[in-house]
Amino acid sequence: MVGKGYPGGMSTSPTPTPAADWLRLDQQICFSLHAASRAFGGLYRVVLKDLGLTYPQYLVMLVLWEHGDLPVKKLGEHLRLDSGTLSPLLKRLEAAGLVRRERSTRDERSVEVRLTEEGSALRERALEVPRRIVTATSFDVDEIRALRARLDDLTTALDEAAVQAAREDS
Amino acid sequence: MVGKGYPGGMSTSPTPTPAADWLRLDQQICFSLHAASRAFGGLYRVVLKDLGLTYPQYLVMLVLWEHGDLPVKKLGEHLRLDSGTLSPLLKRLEAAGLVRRERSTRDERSVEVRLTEEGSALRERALEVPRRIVTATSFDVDEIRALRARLDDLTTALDEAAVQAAREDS
DNA sequence: CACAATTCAATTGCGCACAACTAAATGGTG
DNA sequence: CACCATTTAGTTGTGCGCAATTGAATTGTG
Repeated sequence: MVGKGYPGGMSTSPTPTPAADWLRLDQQICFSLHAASRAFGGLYRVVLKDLGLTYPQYLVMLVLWEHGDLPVKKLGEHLRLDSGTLSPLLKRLEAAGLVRRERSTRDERSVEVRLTEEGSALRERALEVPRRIVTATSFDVDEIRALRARLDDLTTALDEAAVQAAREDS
Repeated sequence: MVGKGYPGGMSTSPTPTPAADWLRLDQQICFSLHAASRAFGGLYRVVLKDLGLTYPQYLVMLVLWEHGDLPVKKLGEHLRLDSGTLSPLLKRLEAAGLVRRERSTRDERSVEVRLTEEGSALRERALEVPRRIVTATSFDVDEIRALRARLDDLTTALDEAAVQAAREDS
């Protein structure tokens, strides 16, 4: 196929892609990703309204429901979030009565995040959420799985590249 | 293949997927998307540091470079952003000397965003950015194009579903 | 044991995303 | 023309994401 390397995909030109073409917005994968991420945010906002959760708060609850009580550090590793994001978020979850935060007695640097009764109970009501989301995507399970795998590959590559680029920067 | 509909993909069980399994974090497409989006953000942060732009600011500049001067409204349509996001962002771009904002004389509700000399000149330095990003993904152009198409499908479906869900909510 | 390096959570500051609202200009209809 | 709905930016408030810093607890090393 001629013009395989061309971003637009419709050209039959055998010439290499001009740098300017790469700048075209509609060819930017980043933009599509950004838009899809925000579209998810919009849908979750609607779906989670009943539960009184934001989307990132829901992700935190998912981790706690799956893994049980965890220190903030572990929670951050699961979610790739640091304390700058998690601390205020957890404070809001605590204010909502869904979790408690307790200094570990074994290691007083660490703070254990524990589900309350109410927080555990919320899981029942959340069981319907993933179904609603999956249905909304109009994708079947295999397609979702394939897309997810590609995205995870992407994330791995990008993380590595960011580290590399930062290293070169110094 | 047995267990085709099972989110984990490895089960040989012929039973339908329990709702609880859908909650498992690592099967949530949303999480992968969220992570990939932030990984992109991290890479762009490094790559754009030289240009003094954030990632959303870069997206705005891309639109202006491609389409020329635009009213805030049109800019928002291209980027799916509203004035609540764009107004302060554009103020920062103006403070950086990259754009000017001028009330339209034809329609005084509208504000035209115009590239300055400096803003237009920045394009030259930005030409290398997409290449660096694409290289970092470790994907070839066809893979990127395919992924982008899937993501755009997703965005379309999600947007529609969000509207639908909001409608049912009332 | 003493001291330096590390770990962990919290805080601060900045920018983005979005809902809700305000204010001004415009357009349409009686 | 007068009135009202609509359009367009801007503002306010809330929450997320991340860099940088702080402070306390722990660990490692001589």
